[in-house]
Amino acid sequence: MQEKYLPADIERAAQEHWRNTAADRAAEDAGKPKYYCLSMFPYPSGKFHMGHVRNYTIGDALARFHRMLGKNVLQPMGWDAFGMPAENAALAQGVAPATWTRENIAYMKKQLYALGFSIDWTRELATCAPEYYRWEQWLFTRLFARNLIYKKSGTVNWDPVDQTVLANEQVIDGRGWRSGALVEKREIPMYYMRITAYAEELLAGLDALADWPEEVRRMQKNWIGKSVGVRLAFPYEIEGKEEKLWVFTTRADTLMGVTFVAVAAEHPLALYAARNNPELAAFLDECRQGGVSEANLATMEKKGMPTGQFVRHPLSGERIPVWVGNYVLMSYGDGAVMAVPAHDERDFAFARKYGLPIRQVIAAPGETFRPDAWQPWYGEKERGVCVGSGKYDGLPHAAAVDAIAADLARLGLGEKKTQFRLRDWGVSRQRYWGCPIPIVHCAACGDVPVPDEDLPVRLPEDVVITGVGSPLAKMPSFYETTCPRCGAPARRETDTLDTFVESSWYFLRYACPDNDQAMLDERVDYWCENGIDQYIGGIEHAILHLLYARFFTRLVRDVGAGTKIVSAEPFRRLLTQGMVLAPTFFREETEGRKWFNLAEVELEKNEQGRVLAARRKADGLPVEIGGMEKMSKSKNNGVDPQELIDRYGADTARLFMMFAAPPEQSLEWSDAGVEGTHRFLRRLWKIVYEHVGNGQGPATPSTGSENLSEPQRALRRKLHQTIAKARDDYGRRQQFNTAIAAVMELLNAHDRTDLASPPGRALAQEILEAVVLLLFPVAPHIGQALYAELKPGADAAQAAFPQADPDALAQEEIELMLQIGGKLRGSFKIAASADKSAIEAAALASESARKFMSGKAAKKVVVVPGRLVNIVI
RNA sequence: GCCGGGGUGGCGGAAUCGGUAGACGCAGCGGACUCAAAAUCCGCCGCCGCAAGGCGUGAGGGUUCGACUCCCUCUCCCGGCACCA
Repeated sequence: MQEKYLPADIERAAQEHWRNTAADRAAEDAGKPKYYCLSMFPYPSGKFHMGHVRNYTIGDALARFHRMLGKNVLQPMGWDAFGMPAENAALAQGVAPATWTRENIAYMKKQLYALGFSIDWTRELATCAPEYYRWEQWLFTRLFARNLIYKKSGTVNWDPVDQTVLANEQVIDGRGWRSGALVEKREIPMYYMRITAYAEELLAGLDALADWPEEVRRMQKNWIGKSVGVRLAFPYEIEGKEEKLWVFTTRADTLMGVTFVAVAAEHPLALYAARNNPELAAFLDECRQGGVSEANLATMEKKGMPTGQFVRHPLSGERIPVWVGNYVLMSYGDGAVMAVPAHDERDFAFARKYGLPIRQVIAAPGETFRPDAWQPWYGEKERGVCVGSGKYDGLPHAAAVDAIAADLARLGLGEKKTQFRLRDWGVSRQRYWGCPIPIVHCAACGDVPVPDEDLPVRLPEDVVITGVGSPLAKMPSFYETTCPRCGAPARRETDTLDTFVESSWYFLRYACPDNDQAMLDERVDYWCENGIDQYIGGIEHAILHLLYARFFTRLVRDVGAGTKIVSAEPFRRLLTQGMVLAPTFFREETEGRKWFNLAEVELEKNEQGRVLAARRKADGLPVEIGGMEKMSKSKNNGVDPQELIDRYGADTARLFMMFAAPPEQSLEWSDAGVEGTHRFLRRLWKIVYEHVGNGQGPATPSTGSENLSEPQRALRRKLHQTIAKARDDYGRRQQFNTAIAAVMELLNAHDRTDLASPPGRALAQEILEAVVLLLFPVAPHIGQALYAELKPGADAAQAAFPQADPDALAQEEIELMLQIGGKLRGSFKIAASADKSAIEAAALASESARKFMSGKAAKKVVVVPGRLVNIVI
């Protein structure tokens, strides 16, 4: 056996062995329980970052652990290959997006090999391949035919200089990121997926997801946002014609307190009013400025202007002024809201600002309404009853809503309605590097879906990216076509699909990536029965991606795509991993902050090890210490995983990631922590070397505790406790850091125990074999090498996970803590079999009890078996 | 602004169902080995205190024999907010 731990050599050898034995290949096998272990596929941005390494290490540890439990494991990998960065790279470097993407995939694939992940590469897929997106287009046409996809107008960010639609991310302080022009809102036609038709089912399904984090279910529930309210109309006359202004409210009980209504700048009523009102027209223009994101709308200053138009209150007939509000968006609901300043905090602030009336219509017992200062009870549904509302006075919230809704219904001016916050999913993107929407626009036939035999609609790769306008809309060779229905000249749709569409079903396609006859087949039924067993990815996907994926399995179920899809819920168990953070360092310079990487900086510490200051190595001058932040290019605080692997090996990188923090929590990068992890692996290597070395070779492992000394028995008990804990930590708890800590403790105990005798050597053999296998899911390369040294000819990749021996766990005497009046005052030993009264007697008789009770009588004795005794005096 | 999560030694974290707060690791300090250094090994290591003991899980309050854990109020940090992926 090699004396030194040489990670580069053993990792190369282990990876070669796994490749030669096809250890990672997954085939359908009805005889074994399947375990489909899925990590969110990466966007091929160029290189992996630490977040990826963490994600895939968690996935690999789970995949390998469950394989050791005897399951038929599938761990696939692919590439979320469409998206904006490829177009940005094309702009910056002049590379074609397709070339750039393919080169990135080739490089990143090598990195995944180097980390030793047990991935079945025969199932690899990339979403930019026509073989993949063909089926997405196929599904699109089916959904279009069923009216689950439809066309309507949507609001986007428009850069008036670059003549381009901008992503929210590309709007910085209200300006286009490249042109610097003030961004405008613009209404354009888009295709929408009718996710709201599934809102009720998506909401109800959350209850069954017992193995999802509670917070993810809560976030999705709130996102779907079911509320029961009233949709009601304010009638008005326009050019002699009777019209209705519709709004939705969950507070119909406050209807008599409405003092104005606010409409979006694009609302027909606003546009009508602005025709002869230049001041209002200017305000409408102003409202069109700025981005469309909700965070933007919710935090910007609320502004408004009266339109000079009035509507009638649906019940009182009172004249109600119509205002335009910059915070009302045309594409949400009816593009109008009713305002009750007395009982809505935002309406209150708006009314105070513009001197609009505030009319109290709810009163709460013991409270006085003051129109000059908002108090939380004004907005509470539960506490009050109607006042100043005529016949509704005295009614509490629910009864008032019912009574008012009934009266509105009689007048034909409203009805109770269930409403969702969830909106239909706009999937059209005016970009090049995405899946073409399979629609042809014909002057005679309208929007015609591309027939199956003409699919895929291929994305041309010989494209020029200028950053101005949509590239496909400038390529006649792409958009000039004929109508599939009537044969007349027609224009192909030039928008592409949102890349979230590709990532909403890739996990199904892994089961049958080679099928060129159907989107899915019966292999999906095998791998996805009862859902994918484990899904792992960042918490940032808690809402959008995970909701869209849940939506898509239902679409596939309802459309039929070659599979039964036994489960509408795609992911049975979900692990949301935290981010990888690293320290930041910067200097304030005239052109803004300049950021320095951890590697460029030297830290100055005091005697306790606390960091006092930092200076840049290059010039020795001080730099400011920023906070721990998500690793990113902009803060220059990334650590390249490749350097880590080159320096310490993949096992150290993997073990550190898993040991430094539990998977859901954010992980703070530490060079010293990596060093410590590497030290542990070197120590493990040395212990095994010393055990099998000395010319003795491996021993036969012990199988019981009979011949062992008392310390050795205790050590063997610890071994089996550790095995039980590791199983529970990897399986039920998914807390790898504590499993690794327990193994470290076991090795510490091993070092402190005399194992020189033959039974001791047998125990050492038993411990080392177990330790190597317990760590194997996390550090498989060193495990592969050491297991073969401990058991010549054995293959760790084929081994079963160790099982705890109940006999070894048995204990005759245990120690209980003693509290007097809730304070820890000592401990005492007692037979493990002792009952409550025996424990109580022993506690009262103990020396600590005598000392601290100082003659006082026990008022009460609390006995917690196996834990402690508390004597209350 | 709204929704969700978090705050424990010098640092990362542990305490799994309300029952020994600080496991394990890092950093630091002391020592052994060495001509020396690296590596390795041994010991110490929450704060105050000579000690007995007291204090201590973001802040304040509450429930309980007992609270990092449950409840209320506040505060700071992080994720998401529908065109980043």
